[in-house]
Amino acid sequence: MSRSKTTDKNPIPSVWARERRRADQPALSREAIVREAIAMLDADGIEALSMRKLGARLNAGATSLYRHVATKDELMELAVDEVAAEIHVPPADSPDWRAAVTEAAGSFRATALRHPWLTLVLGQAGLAYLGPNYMTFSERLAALFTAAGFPEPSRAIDAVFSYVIGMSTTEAAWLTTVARAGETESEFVARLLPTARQVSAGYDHLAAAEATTAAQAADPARLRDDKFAYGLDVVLDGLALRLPK
Amino acid sequence: MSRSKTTDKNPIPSVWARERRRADQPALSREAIVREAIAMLDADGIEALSMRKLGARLNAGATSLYRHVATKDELMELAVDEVAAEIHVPPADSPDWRAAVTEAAGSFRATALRHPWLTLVLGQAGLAYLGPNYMTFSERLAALFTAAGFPEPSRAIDAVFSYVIGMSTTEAAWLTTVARAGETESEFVARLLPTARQVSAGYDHLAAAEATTAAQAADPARLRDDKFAYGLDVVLDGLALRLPK
DNA sequence: TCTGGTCTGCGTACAGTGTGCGCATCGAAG
DNA sequence: CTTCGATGCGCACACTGTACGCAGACCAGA
Repeated sequence: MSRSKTTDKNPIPSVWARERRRADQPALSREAIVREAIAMLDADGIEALSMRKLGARLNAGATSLYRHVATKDELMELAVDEVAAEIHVPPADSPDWRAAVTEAAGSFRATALRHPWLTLVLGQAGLAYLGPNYMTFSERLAALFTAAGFPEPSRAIDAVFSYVIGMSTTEAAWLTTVARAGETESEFVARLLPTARQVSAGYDHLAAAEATTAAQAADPARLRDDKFAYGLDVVLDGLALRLPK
Repeated sequence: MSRSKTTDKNPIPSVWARERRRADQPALSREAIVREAIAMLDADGIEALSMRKLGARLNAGATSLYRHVATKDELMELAVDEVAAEIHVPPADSPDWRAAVTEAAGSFRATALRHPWLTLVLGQAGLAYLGPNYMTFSERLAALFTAAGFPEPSRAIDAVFSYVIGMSTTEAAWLTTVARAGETESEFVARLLPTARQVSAGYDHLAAAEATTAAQAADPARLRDDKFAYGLDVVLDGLALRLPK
């Protein structure tokens, strides 16, 4: 009974009191919905996206979205495939396969960090997406590794990108935590450091490892870049051993 | 008004009609709550766990749980740390560091596949957990890699376990999808195969890769084991190059 | 010009969710 | 016996995804 929070609902419907349909707004479309959803996900994180809020941002009711998108999960799949287009994979005839793979891996990581919800959705739904952009991403990778001469390109791809996904997931989670605290990464690290030191006090090796890390904590982003590059080089070295000479 | 779905709510409260408190049930406790939560997560997946259902399984109301656990997120952290105890890391004085690391990696993967929600929560909250079991897991890893002679053990650990986490995340997501379909892995693969073939028809390299995979699709679990082992060997080979001789 | 039919948006409603609050009950301590 | 802190619980609130059916917009054909 007290639930009518909306504007005054005319008791007698009248044509004259009826508002004209907005003609200026370009109308709802799947593309616009996905685009706006990505914007909200980037800005406020994955749990801030609700169909009602998304509808409000498009001057629409929540349930109107369902004319263009079957379900929220489907919307997330569309969003994932949309950002998959941002990942750049060099062409198969690149002269230096290591440089090319490094480029592709870095591009994946950059995309995952620009859209920190990406890895979450991937972890939830797996890579059974089959969206067009994800398909061409995979196809290009396969072309690249085949041209590089790997006898089992899919195994090599899985090795490299499992590493890339694992590292990106961890980094994305970290960045999300930092962002939620509303601080820069350095500030957050500085504030976290005493606690971390205290907690790791009882553990010899952790304390040692943490001391060396803390020394370089002035530029955490740089540290992450280096860490990623180091691990990637490790994987690529291991793969190089499997290239037929 | 029509909301009283519960048992008959006596209009006149009477001492005689009041039920005695159950003395046989061992009462709520943080340990019991976490244990039951893990059981529900394992059985029905992450989105099937709600505080109300969890309470019901413990013969308790939903809000009773909040006497022992501050929030649902905190409960998930406790669950994660609980299963972290299942990961086995060989002692630092193991004679063969590769075998020891392979054992630790395999144990992590097995745990992640036994509890497919683990990687999801890790991806959401990052490794800033600092729970006791997770700490000793990290400590033992650090000890192992230090004893193996790595000059920068934490970088080596990050390289290996980014790979392990990435692969486990993907596998866990896949297994969750399979489980939700209510089929065995082989059945699911068989049913998926025509679609996959059709979708990858327009992509040369994907089609090629898929053909070789499909040939071995009789035993998908074995295939996953091999894939994991292959990538792990790649990473360990790369790391071995960095060991001082 | 009128008539249908299809497409799109929306208001309402339902069955859930996490959790804050205050009361009822308990075992133990004084 | 009284008092007190710990524990469980019913209720309520704000919120979620989405099924359903109605209303207006547009367009094809008569």
